[in-house]
Amino acid sequence: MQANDDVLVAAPARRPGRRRDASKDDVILEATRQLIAERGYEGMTMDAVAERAGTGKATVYRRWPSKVELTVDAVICGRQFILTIDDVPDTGSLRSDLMSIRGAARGSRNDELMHGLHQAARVDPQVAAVFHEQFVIARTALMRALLERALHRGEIAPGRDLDMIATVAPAMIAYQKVVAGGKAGPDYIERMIDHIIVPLATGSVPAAE
Amino acid sequence: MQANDDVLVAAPARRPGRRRDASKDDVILEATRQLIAERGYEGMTMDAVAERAGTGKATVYRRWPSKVELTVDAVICGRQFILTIDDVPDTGSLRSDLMSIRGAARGSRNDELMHGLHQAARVDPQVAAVFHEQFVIARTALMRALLERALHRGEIAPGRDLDMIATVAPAMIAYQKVVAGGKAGPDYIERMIDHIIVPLATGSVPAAE
Amino acid sequence: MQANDDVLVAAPARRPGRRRDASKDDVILEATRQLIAERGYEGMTMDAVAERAGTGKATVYRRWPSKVELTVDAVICGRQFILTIDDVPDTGSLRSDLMSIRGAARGSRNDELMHGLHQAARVDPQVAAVFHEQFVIARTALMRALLERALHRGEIAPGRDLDMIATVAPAMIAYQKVVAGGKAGPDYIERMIDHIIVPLATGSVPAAE
Amino acid sequence: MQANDDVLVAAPARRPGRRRDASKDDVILEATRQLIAERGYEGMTMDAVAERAGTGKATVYRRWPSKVELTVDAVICGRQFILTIDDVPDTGSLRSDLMSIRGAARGSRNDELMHGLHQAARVDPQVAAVFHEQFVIARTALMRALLERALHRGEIAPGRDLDMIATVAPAMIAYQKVVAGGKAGPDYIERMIDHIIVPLATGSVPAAE
DNA sequence: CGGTAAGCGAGACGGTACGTCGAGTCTTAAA
DNA sequence: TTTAAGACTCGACGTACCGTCTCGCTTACCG
Repeated sequence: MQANDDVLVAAPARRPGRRRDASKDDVILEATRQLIAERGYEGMTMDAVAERAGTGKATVYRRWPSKVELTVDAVICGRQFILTIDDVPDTGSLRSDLMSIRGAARGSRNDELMHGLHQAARVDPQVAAVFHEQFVIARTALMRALLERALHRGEIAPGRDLDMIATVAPAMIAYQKVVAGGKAGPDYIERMIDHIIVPLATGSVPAAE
Repeated sequence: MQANDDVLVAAPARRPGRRRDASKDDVILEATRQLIAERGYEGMTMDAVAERAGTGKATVYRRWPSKVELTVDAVICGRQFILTIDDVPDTGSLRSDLMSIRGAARGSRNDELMHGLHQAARVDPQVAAVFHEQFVIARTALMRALLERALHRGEIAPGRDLDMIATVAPAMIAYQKVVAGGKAGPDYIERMIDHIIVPLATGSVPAAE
Repeated sequence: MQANDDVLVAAPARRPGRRRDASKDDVILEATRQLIAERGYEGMTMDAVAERAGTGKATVYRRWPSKVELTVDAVICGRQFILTIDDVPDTGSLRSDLMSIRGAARGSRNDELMHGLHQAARVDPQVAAVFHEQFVIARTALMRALLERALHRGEIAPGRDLDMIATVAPAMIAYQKVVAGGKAGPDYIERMIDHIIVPLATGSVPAAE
Repeated sequence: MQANDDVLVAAPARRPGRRRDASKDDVILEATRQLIAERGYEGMTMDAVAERAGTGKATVYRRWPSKVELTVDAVICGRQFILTIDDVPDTGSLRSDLMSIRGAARGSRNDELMHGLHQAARVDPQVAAVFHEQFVIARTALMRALLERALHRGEIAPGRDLDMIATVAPAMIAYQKVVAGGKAGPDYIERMIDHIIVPLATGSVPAAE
């Protein structure tokens, strides 16, 4: 899916000819993101992408074979970060760990981008695989790791199905953003942490407010 | 959104000319559902709908003003049922109540239809409202009602945020179907009931298997 | 080659559906001729044709399958007339017959159109056939008929190869217009008549000037 | 028009660096001719020329500034010869002089090349000048010279317009090749000589066959 | 005899036209 | 007036080609 995937291990004799201007990739991807955010996936046209990027259409199509593939890379490469367990310092409790990453992966136009990618995933199964890898697996894996850290701290009640619990938060956030109206704000996430995730993991019940 | 909304109360003097063939509605809606299931929302073209339905395009557009609206009705009218609390007999426990509706709203092509509708919802806010009403509110409301019934039975532990819990199951199911790969089978749902929903509501932990 | 070729003898039960707006044909063809005259064949783009004709590109392509075919019809239908022997009154002598048609088939932009058609003929053999029919056969046939009329008058010297002579004038005019610089003016044609065609046919020699 | 025209008078101190590989010129020109013959002018692409010549496109463009200029040189340099009066031995009669050059400037693919050049001439006036010089002036001049030689022999009847007659043969041959279907074979040329050119010049009529 | 400027094959670049196709509207003759 | 059929406008998609530019290499002259 990556554009510059000619890594070709043990092929030091690089092909002749002018090399692709790697900086164009970023310019095109950024133009794509802007246009998706401004006009949505349908409204983002390849001509507009090329024009805003200051390139010809052929340059776009030389790097990405179709609109959906471009969208995929635009969204994936545009993610601020994919958090892993190493990015989240151990704050000493599951709740504060979760609160510390509460704001991750949000942004002004992220939801529209997310939908563009999701739409593309439906069209192309290869794209769907990337989508699944980046957004489903990665996020569930982070949750799972945080839960295991809490387990080692002794926070987790016995008998819990950690795999299942790890999917609850990604599911609820995606549901709010993708299925419901796109309002997974900090308050919602805090409420989810306090009333769903932490109780599920630890067996405790939040104090009445 | 309903097609035949020109009933014009107190207009007994019916208009001249040929009357609409009401049976066309169903034919067109079924053609729409088939095509969405076969080719996805993008691949479902209005020409193809008209051709498969054996009608002209004008007949389609006379009844639905756009592709998205047609998609909405195709999916909504195609649903087997929208369950309400009255449709679910009180089985005496939250778990068995939930298990009794485990198979609802599934079907061979339902996921693709769901996605078609979801896509349409992004394009048209009016459609989004219908979508939200039919798929978000309705399902959450059913969960909420089941939880309240369990509360009256005394199953619910104190201090629970029932509104939040009511959204967990719809969120996880939709996530599996729409975001992940579309595999919300009976086993998954049972596992979700036993390890997530019931523990959240009752504070209990499932017996080790 | 003609656009409206649905003459379909003995098919009185015409198909349903909107009929093609026959007036569009003329509008499109005229736009094509204008653009060829203004910008040449290469400069005449299908987008520009559609825009000037006030139609969509699909309407153009529904009627003509490609740029070359459109060019053919534009030029053929744009010809002022194809003269036949019946159009040329018998003036009593070959020379005055020829002089009476001296100005035929000329016009401000006719040469550029001619070239457009000629170019198209090279690309498509079917087009070449039409071209040959309209511009080679028709013109030679007229010359041949005029020569035979003169033969009946007794103007033609014995032993002449009338078929060969009939091609001389079309060849020389086309040569001047297509191969040389496009200057087959009235003076040139008169000179050709007096020093080439009439001498060839009658065996006479023009009076010294 | 010539490729190596950078002779830069009074610049004997030639530039440093590698010199152009003169052999490339011929390879490129031959590739051009082949492709024009195979696919026509439109179908002959610069990429294909470079590929078949085994060179890069830059090497082509370093030598010829555009497709039309390349075409010109390809056709001009590809001609077997441009005959002048010095190339045609005096055979003692106009007819035998003409018959001796009957086969000149023909060849398997010459017609397509001719059309390529002609097409290019329409696009670029500078090319048109070269075309006119090489194919119109040169050929008419040869005819004119042959006629004058016949005049000195006493073959030419008085009062003839030799300039006009000199254009008849080039016009008829070009017409056959470019406008009509490309069939100016030896038989046709002999017939033209016997029934058109010689009668026009000498006033005689061919013997009936 | 080594530096250097230019030529070389390969191919990416911006731009632009082509021909296809889909959405939604409009028109026809018949029912 | 509705129907089936299908032509209509608009505009995006993806391909191809032209003429330019850039890469890393190779050649041949010139100091």
